Amino acid sequence: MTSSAKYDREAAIRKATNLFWAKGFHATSMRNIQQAMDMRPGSIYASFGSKEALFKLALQCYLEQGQRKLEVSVFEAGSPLAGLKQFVEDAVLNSNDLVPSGMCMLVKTISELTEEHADLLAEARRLLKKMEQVFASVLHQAQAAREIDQDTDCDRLARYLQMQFMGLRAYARATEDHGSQLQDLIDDTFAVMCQSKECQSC
Amino acid sequence: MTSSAKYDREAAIRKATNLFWAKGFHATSMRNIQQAMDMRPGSIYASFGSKEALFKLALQCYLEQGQRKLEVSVFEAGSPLAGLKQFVEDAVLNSNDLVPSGMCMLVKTISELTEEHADLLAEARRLLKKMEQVFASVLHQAQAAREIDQDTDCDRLARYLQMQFMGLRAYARATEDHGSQLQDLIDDTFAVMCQSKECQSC
DNA sequence: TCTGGACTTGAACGATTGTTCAAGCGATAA
DNA sequence: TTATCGCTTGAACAATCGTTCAAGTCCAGA
Repeated sequence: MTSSAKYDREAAIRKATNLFWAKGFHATSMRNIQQAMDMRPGSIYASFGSKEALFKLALQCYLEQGQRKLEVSVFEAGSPLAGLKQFVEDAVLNSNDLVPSGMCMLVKTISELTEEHADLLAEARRLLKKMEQVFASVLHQAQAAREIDQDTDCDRLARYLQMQFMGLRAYARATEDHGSQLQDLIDDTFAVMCQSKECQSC
Repeated sequence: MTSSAKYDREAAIRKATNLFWAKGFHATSMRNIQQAMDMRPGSIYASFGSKEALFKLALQCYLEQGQRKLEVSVFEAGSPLAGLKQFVEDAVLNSNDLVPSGMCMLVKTISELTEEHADLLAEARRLLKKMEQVFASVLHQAQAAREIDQDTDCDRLARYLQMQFMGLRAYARATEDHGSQLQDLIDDTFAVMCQSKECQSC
């Protein structure tokens, strides 16, 4: 059956994604993946080609997950900006518990890999830019809903949010203490965003 | 001779530091290090014990370099805040040229390593906290010099700066484009800092 | 029941990993 | 000159890496 096979394939990719996310590219061995997927090397290489190709699929799978999560947050919150903040809070605050790594898999990737794996590096960069565009789109929604100032440059604000988001998740991993400090930092970030017009001129 | 031997040892550690910084822990093999240090495995293991122990020394070496660089920047700028900004700009803007990695070696480390190398992870976290304290100390200087508001919480501001700094360097690596966007982000960061009292209440 | 083709299996490959250690080296003291 | 000591050397180790492939398994169609 093609459809169930495809389902299995995507389930397998998800397993690989979680492993790669948790351990990174180099520290994840194909044997780890074989175990997680419950597949033998021959099948994996027949299906995916190589470790690099599988990792690239994992990156794409990761982005899709993130995109979907953001969509759900915006929908459930009923407000673009509130949904965005909820999304950030989920990613930053529940970092070391539910989620494989706490850190963003794309940032982990551009942090770990060198030009030796130029295509994977480029793919991670491409997906990060794509996520930034998704942020920009949500911010435009927020602007349409009059949640942020009308003459705010949403693309620039998305860039700012992306940078901030990277910093927040890295900082969360750096300080095991998950007290109120992180929440403060998030609040500061979004406070600046709400009044981004004034802050751009300061 | 003890003194020149010690010098050689520190030079060797610096070589290792740059390699680890550029390639990360896992992707740097002991043979890479042997070549960079121009030492044979026996000598390296006699001097440093293990790859992990050498990496820990590299982390400490990295922090000392950074601390010294910040001191120099503050001294040369003549102003704590201007020196701090210069330090950040140097780290973020000249990222992919002069410097092994562009990214912060400590952030790379907490991003790459798992609990499998718990001691190295803990050491990187410890050193990051130490750097944050150095930031706080410079901010206190800035406060004494009336460069920032008197009732600003410098420890909280240092935390904010640390998080921002992480985000900036990660973002710099994510976008190969080194145009004015990064400079804008840095300007925004320091603009918020100057008026941190107002922004904390917003 | 037999055949053909797609998929799975796991042993095995050569390369590389971190690390060890017997042997060799060069300078100092007797 | 000879004995001794600390340091260096590089071949070699077992383990693991990513990957391959001949052989086996399974089921659809004749």
